[in-house]
Amino acid sequence: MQNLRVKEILNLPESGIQVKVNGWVRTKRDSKGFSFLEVNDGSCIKSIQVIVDSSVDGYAENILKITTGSSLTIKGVVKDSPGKGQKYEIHAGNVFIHGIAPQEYPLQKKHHSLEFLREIAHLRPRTNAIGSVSRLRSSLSYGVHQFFQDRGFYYVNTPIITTSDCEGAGEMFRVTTLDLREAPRTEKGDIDYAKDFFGKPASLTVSGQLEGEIYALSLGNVYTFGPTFRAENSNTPRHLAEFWMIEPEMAFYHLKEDMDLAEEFVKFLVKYVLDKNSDELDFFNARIDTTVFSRLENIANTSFERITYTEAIKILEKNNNEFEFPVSWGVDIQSEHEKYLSEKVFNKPVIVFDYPKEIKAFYMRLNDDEKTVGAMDVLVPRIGELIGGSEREERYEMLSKRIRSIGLSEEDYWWYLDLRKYGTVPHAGFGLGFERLILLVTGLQNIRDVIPFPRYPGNARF
RNA sequence: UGGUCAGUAGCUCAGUCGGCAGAGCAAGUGGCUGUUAACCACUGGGUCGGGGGUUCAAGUCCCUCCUGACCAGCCA
Repeated sequence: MQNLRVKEILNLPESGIQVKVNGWVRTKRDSKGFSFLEVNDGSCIKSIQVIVDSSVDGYAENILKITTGSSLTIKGVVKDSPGKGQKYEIHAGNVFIHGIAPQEYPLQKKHHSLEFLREIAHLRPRTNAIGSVSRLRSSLSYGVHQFFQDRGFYYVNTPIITTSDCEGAGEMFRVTTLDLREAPRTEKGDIDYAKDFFGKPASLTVSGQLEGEIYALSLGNVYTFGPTFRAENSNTPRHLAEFWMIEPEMAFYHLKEDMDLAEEFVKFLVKYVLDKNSDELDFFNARIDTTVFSRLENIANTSFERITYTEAIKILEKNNNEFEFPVSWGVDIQSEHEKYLSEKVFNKPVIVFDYPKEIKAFYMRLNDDEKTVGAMDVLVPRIGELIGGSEREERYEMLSKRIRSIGLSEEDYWWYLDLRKYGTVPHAGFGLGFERLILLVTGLQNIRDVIPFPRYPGNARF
């Protein structure tokens, strides 16, 4: 007898074989003389209907006591189902109960709010919504590796713990083994980090980019895909304190090629899920957001708009009366403007590039106008910023001047400057927020629903 | 962190002008020979987020704290 997953049973070419299937009961319906069990094993969104006749061993004592959430192993024969909405069903010969779920089991056979499910993150992957997100997330992870591996990129594991104090991408979580109540002090009274585990202040990484550059300038094209930490007090449906970021870094790439790769990457991943995860997308399109398919088809099949920051500001200035915060050249583009550009003006992804140097990071390459840098953001409808990237400043003197001018210390960046000192080359890269991509693909509204265990201010449960 | 809105049964919610605490689903019991968010009948289930105040009387009005959602900022 074959031990099959529900997904495999539903894909069988024909009925008639004996199978063993394991799973959890979604719902049970009793009739006179038999029961219907809806069993889901997480292998796919669909459940399999199991018919248990009262002649099965232990029917009255055990089967009738099965509740929603109970875990079972069923042995039976696959038959064509006369019922609606399913190809096959299983006529049970034997049902083994691993565990009954008592009446307080919180998942009922009804709609639950996503807010409620966040309170029970240990049980929520058993639901259609979170189960589908989980399968889709796994699939997309594989797609990310496939995209880069197929193109000769090497996967680099950049450090989680870093002593680069000012990577310039936000507040950092401190990593220490010092006793916070009795931390050693220097003569001046400051905390003496020389006595800490790493001998200097250490934090969780806010980006693998700087280390990614090291490997790009050795291996050519590389990418990272790992957890990233920001200690910002952000309370929005688009931010997490711990999230997963994909950061490719390419030697001998200029900004144009960087944008080309970003566009190709997003399109590849969108096509990937359209191809591999149609069951999950069907669910999201039906239950979460009816525009999922049209949006994904649109992204997969149209060229992204590309405009300079200066052009973007011109467009926005014409419509300044529509904004809470009017724009002018030199100000940062805010989320209402991002959405206006990608949703109202172009209705597709937009890449904005060549930003004023004052509002971008120190490592971005200064353009010949000496006012803008080779930065680019990919803005998508509904989400806003999905990708942020740039061509890196590869000229030693320019970079060193820039580091000094914003008050950073060249000594802290000695190895970063060394990359420009010894055989420098033009290079570029970008960062894509993995959870934001999943928001885009699923149509879900809150980033806390697309990561298994969300971390945000005041919350690191489970 | 600031602004807005919300918190009532296990879940989703209603509760009018301040006047007996409600519904659907879930749970329990019984019924039903093919159901599929099964159906029918009955039963149990409440710190109305916490604390304080106004009032003869507060789920309802006032103050305060907590929690959540949304908008904004930080960004991916």
